[in-house]
Amino acid sequence: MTVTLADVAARAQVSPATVSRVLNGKYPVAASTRERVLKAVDELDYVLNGPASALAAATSDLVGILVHDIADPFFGILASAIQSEIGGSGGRAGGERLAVVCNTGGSPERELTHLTLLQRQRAAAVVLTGGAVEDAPHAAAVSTKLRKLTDAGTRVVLCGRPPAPGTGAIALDFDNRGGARQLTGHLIALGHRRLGCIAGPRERTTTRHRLEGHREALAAAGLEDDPHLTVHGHYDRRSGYEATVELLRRAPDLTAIVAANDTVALGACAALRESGLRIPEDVSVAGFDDLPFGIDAVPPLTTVRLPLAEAGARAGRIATGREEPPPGGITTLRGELMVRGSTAVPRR
Amino acid sequence: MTVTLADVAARAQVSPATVSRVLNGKYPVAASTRERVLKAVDELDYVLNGPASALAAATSDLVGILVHDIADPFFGILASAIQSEIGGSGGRAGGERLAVVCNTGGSPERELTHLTLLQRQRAAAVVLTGGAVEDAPHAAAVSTKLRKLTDAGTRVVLCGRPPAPGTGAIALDFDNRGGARQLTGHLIALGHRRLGCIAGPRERTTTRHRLEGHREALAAAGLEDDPHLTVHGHYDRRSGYEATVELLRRAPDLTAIVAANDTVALGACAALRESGLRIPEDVSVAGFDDLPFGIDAVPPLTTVRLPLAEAGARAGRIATGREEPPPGGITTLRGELMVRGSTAVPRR
DNA sequence: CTGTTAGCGCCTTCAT
DNA sequence: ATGAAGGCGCTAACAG
Repeated sequence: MTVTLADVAARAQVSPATVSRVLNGKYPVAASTRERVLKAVDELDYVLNGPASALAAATSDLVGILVHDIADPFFGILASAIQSEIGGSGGRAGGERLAVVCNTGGSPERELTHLTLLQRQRAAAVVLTGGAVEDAPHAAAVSTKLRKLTDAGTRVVLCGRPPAPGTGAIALDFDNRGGARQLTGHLIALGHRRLGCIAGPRERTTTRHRLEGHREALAAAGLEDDPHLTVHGHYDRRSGYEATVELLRRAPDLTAIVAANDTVALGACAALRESGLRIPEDVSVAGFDDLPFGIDAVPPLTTVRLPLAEAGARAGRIATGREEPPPGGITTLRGELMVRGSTAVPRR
Repeated sequence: MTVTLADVAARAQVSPATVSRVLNGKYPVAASTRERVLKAVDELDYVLNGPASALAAATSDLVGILVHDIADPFFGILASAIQSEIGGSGGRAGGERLAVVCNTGGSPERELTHLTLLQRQRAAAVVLTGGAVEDAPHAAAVSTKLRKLTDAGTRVVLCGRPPAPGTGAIALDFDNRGGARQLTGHLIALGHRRLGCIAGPRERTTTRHRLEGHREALAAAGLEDDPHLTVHGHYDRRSGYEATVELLRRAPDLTAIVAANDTVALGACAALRESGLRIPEDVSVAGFDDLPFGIDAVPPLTTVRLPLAEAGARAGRIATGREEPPPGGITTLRGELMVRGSTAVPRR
């Protein structure tokens, strides 16, 4: 009942192999034959059987994208950019590749599970986004899995995540440390001396790097790094709100807050406003990432712009073999300080 | 070199069939045998070949999700919710299903292309999100394709999109008309008489329904529907900005603006602010959807909350056969008016 | 440029 | 509860 390649071949009066060749391009076929085949395909309303091709060719047109949560614009923008570059020509069967998006919630277990699932699908490539967990056993497990994937011919790209040495994975990392240093440096230059810091979850690379940058800037200015001024939380609005309440309790004299990211910064703004504090007159606030909504905050959010779309696009191209990996398989993308209305000279 | 089912079978001293049965659950296998097989799987580090299973079983573990753009939180939230419900048990091989997210940009051509690609993958289900285009030929083409998919056993769910009669697709639609009516009604109740309306792209169902609701509210209040007060645009911030500039030019006396969605509303707010107008004192602004950032606008955005997460979760469950479709295969999810600071009584 | 021939790795009746 | 055997639909050498 279901139309197969053989049916098309019969109707076009050619061999199945020829039909296959026509459908997959990439092979010399006489124009007249091709037309006949295409006509038969059309008339029969034939649709190639993906699993069968994948089995025979030992590779699929699937590209896995691991994200913490696709509902988060940070990952949405990355995923969108990756996708925009994996379609089009270059592969088999019209070269259309499909993106398999996996929400991992940042959990290494789920990351591993999804990598296995993608391995099972014989994915052509896998892009891992977002910071990694800094737990040795987990990191090792992920590395082992990545190694297996690359060994099996799957291209693995780390996008916005530190390199995984020995895995054969290409890494496009963000310069979180440098960005954070610039940002805190900016606040210090404005005259701030008591800076609250809302950091992300402890065990993540992103958190550590941003925190290190922050501390480097403090150190460079000869400022003490008061541990009471740093609070850890998640990368969400609520964390920003709660951490700010806590920071204000601990240090009512702070004049600025650097948040783990833009979302957290919005939560911080909300808490400040509720405490009757004005932004930036009483307290300056800065975010990180430069997500689209930051510009519509009032005042607009000072932040560090990460080249998300660029990174995603590049990851997509590398994953599909349309762009050469960077030399050494590792490259770092810088952020750009975006000074806007939410930061200003401190009060008094 | 690559380990296969047969290798596992040999090592566990059972037949390939038994290994298959163990791996796919859903079949009586002696506990001792199962354990032996699982042990062999582990020792051999065996990973099932997805394409091969899919070919043999004539169905895959892939679920397609069509979105306009995954970078848009509206779709990100839907996709995230869908995904959260398609994993877990219920299917073959651990029941893990993977989400294939396709950006269509709302273009019917790309929608069709991606549906074909998913058909090629023998996707277990497809969820289409976002409003549909109201172009007869395109609508017919999409319907035909959906029919083919359902005929082939693929579950098709429309999420936030009107029913497609005769296709066998389940529809979970949002009550855009009712939501818009409430929203405009709210503004009229506040005393507004000159309401600007920034509508979405002309040829979309979502746009039409929201516009109809708006007009119904106007009519119910005996207000004239001045065509100059409606401007069409896209569902993005820039459209909101530009449309507002245009509306202010056409009708400097307007006291309220209802936007196509929250993103558009933010663009409108920006334009108003740049024109020196205060929100809501001079002009009230309302959005639609209730995306997370709306609450952080200053003042927070009055809007209509759509049950995105609920709709997505339900779509995911229906797509994976874990929930019964609604009677008649069609249901409408209501929105809820969220009155916040961006709307107030008109000036004077 | 096109046809022929073997599988790719698994599932699934049908027996036992 | 388990084994045996055939085939799912396509691609990839080889020939020619």
